[in-house]
Amino acid sequence: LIAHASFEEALDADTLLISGGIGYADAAQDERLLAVLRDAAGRGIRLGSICTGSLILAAAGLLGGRRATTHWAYAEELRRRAPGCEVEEDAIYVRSADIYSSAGVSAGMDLALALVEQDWSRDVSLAVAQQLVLYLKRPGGQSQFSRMLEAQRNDDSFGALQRWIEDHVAGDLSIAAMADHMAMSVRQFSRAFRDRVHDTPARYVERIRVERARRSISEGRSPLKLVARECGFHNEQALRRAFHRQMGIAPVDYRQRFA
DNA sequence: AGCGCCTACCGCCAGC
DNA sequence: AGGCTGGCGGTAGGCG
Repeated sequence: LIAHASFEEALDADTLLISGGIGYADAAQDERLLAVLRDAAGRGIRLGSICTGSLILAAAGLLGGRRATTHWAYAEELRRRAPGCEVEEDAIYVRSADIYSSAGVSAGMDLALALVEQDWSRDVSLAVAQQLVLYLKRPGGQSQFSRMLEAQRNDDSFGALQRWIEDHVAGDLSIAAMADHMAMSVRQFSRAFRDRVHDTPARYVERIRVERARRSISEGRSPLKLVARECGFHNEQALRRAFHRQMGIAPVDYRQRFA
């Protein structure tokens, strides 16, 4: 909105997503913008915020009496600036009537996909997520978001296994354990897994675990040792090595960028 | 940084 | 014959 300054056009939209990030504080003082947001809300336009975008909605006085979330590091600030707003800092995204808000940056993608699912269908949402996976995989092959991993799940018995893996990240996910769970021989399991999931069992499990850790690291403040345990790494060192292998950056540095 | 150990992966092959 | 299955063992690479 600020970049294009075509506020009138914005009022024709069905949905307005308010991004946060650098400059959010200035935006929160832009009376013209805030007036547009109030106008939009009055017209029943669906509003959503990403990260610190919630503070802009708060400045427009739209969060009173509602539930909302934001990046965890700004939860306190949101509480101060949005009296009467119930801030749910652990949520990925929150819907309160026609106003949505989401946590840190990647949570915005979850919110967007949820809106697509609501407007269209789960199938369309998953198809979009699948496209994003293909797109985001290319530059460095690093970006992985949980909703997108979900989109990669199969619809056969291996889809159920993938779900099981996600529900048991902290448990024993050795090849032997997974083969056993699928009632298959180790050899046959490895072969079938590769064919259906297009990845080797161990590499896939590590991807899931690192993704879980990534989310926890960027949107929470648990010590790494705890994150490691919750995500199925034997110790902090194992988490660090796997994380660096996949993300090309150390967990602490990653957290720093989001702090 | 390095080293021995262990797991995962996969080609190979025999059996069904 | 040809496909599926599963055990074996060499190799690579991660882990402690």
